[in-house]
Amino acid sequence: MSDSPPAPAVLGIAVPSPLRRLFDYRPAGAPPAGGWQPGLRVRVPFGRRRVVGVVLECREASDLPLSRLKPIDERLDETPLPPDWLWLCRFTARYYQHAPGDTLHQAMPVLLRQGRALEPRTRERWRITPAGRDEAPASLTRAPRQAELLSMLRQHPHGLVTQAILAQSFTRDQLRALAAKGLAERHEEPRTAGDTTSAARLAEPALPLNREQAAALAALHEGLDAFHPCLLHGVTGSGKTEVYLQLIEAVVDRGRQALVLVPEIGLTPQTLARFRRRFRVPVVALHSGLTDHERLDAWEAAASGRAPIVIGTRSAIFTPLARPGAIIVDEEHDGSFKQQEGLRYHARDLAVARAHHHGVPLVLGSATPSLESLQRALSGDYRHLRLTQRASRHAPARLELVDLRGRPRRGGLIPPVIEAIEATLTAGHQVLVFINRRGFAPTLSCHACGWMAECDHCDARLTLHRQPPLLACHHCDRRRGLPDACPECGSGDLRPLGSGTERTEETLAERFPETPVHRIDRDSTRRRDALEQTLAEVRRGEPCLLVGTQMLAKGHHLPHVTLVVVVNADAGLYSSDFRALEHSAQLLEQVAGRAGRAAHPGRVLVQTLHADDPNLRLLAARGYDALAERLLEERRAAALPPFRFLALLRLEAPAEEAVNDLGRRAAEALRAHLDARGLDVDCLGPVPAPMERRQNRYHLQVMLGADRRSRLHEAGAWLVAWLEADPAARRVRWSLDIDPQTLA
DNA sequence: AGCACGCCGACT
DNA sequence: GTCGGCGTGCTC
Repeated sequence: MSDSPPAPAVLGIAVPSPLRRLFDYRPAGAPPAGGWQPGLRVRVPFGRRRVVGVVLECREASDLPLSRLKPIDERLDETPLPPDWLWLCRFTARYYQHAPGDTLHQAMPVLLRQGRALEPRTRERWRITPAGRDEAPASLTRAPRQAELLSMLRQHPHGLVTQAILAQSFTRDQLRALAAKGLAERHEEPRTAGDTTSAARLAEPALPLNREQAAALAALHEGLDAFHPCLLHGVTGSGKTEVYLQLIEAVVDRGRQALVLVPEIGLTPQTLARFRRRFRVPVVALHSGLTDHERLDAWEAAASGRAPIVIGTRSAIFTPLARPGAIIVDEEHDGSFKQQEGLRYHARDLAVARAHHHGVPLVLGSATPSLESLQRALSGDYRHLRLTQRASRHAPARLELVDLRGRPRRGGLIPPVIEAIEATLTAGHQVLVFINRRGFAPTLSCHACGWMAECDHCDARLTLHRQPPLLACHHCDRRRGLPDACPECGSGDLRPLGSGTERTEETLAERFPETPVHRIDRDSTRRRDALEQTLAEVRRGEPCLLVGTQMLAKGHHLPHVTLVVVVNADAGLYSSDFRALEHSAQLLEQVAGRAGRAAHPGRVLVQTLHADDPNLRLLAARGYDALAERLLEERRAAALPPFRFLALLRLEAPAEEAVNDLGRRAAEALRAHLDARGLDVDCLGPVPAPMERRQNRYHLQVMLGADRRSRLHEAGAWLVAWLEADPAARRVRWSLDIDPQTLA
């Protein structure tokens, strides 16, 4: 027994609370063998309740007199939570100016938050003992079930998992009885046995690489032992995934772990199946369907190093790794990597920080990289690895702009487009119609007086739905029945205005009665596997029409689609959000990537009211990369990201005056502080948020901008401290969004 | 955020 | 007479 180090006088503990500080406690009870250290969980009294906190500091003194400190109730861990995880949480809390306790809490599996022990999870098995094997004891004549259980165990000399035994309607009591008689025994085996030493790790051979893929892989191999950020910039169908798979193979071969982040809708059964087919080692997938126990298992397997490959969505960035070897972010431009409430972190940016901290390669993959990542690749901060060849050898489909002006529309489509659809169906192919609005029509309008259906709780139009018939607000959960007459003028002449997925579906079904029409949007795919079922049907290849929203734009392979129609490309063209055009262009390029993946080249018809728009024309003529370079020049000229750093203070409350007053005072106070300190930070606002009233709450924002991240950080920290100290701020919900992705 | 305390209205 | 509305104050 070695002496443990003397206990510190004070433990600085992060407790689950939005308060941006630690709370000091006195250690109590036996210290762990390794002494008190950051990362140990404790149960502490906090206010009138008991919470699970994490030790972050071990000190000899506190700002409070020691007599005022409460002792901890209980120490929950013998060894600290993983150091890499702790580092990431502390980095995240600092970078996003978020409360440390809340950050740690969110980054932990639910069971750990509740105080559950973190131990290697095992699987309980029962097997027969030599005594049980040799004789059929007379003592069991009065216990027929035990005798049956014994004979079952006899047939399985290596033992059976408890679950399997219980499934045969035996009970734990019967097992315990056999054990007490020395006829059976219990043993444990690890649940996920990752064999990371075997050389034969591939279950399926790697695919041959083309020259570009091989060059990209070679470049990645050069930097396996250092932080080595790369943008894998490859057109749809150029085989990025194969490059990931072969990089992972190299990482696993070296006994290290790979962490793969994918967008929310990217973790499909097919993607997962592809990873699992390729490798013989376990692939741990973190998806929304896991139980709390499974999540803890996965966490433990990753933290212990037994899981060589971990794949998951945004929150998977917080998975601890014992032997990190590489981090991969697929579709790095995807918006779902940014959490849009509470702790507003960006998993891609945390992936960069984490890879840097570990000194491991980082791969950001995309056909349409974010301007942030593209700029870093162009400037040489990231290695720019390009894949330009499609496996199908077809040139990617070109966008053809279709001028909507002065043309009659049916279900949002003009006659020449409908003719193109007809021709494609006649040729035996499939058509995808992409429309960014759910419902039947964006609103209901009175033809007599011009009234439009609006939400009582938001500054938004109500969307007209047909199945079931109602008016719904897409910003809150409000629904209303259809009015018989105009509430303003009493006219009965109410008409749908514009088209959504339902109306386009209806129009196409009328026009092409022989052809199946599948609608794919949030309403039609509410049932769990409805999307997969429809897509399986579509993949059979019979001519059909697909009408859908964004859901259809990403990831799914639709090899028989040779015509893609974009009903309206104008949403992002003249938006107040400076990123809207970038996101629109990414979406259009992704949609275009759906066309002509099989034997036939594809067409993409893009309907627009702004066929002369220079940005749209550039995208159509020369593709995303060309437009992205122009947008980067515009961003540079306008001093916007990635050439400037932004933070957005969002304020929101039911009382308009409270929001306005706090916003004004906060901005004034900040400006005074910036002036006094001579800080080179801009403060704009307060201005109403794009949709001022949402769910009957008023939204206001103040924008901070700086050329240097450290300055922005300093200003943000000061502002947060000011708000925390202001009594009126408690009646307003506020948050500071560092690197906001959208200004809405 | 929780969770208490505290002081004013319509109900068993 | 009490249940309960949410203002305000605190959490080592």
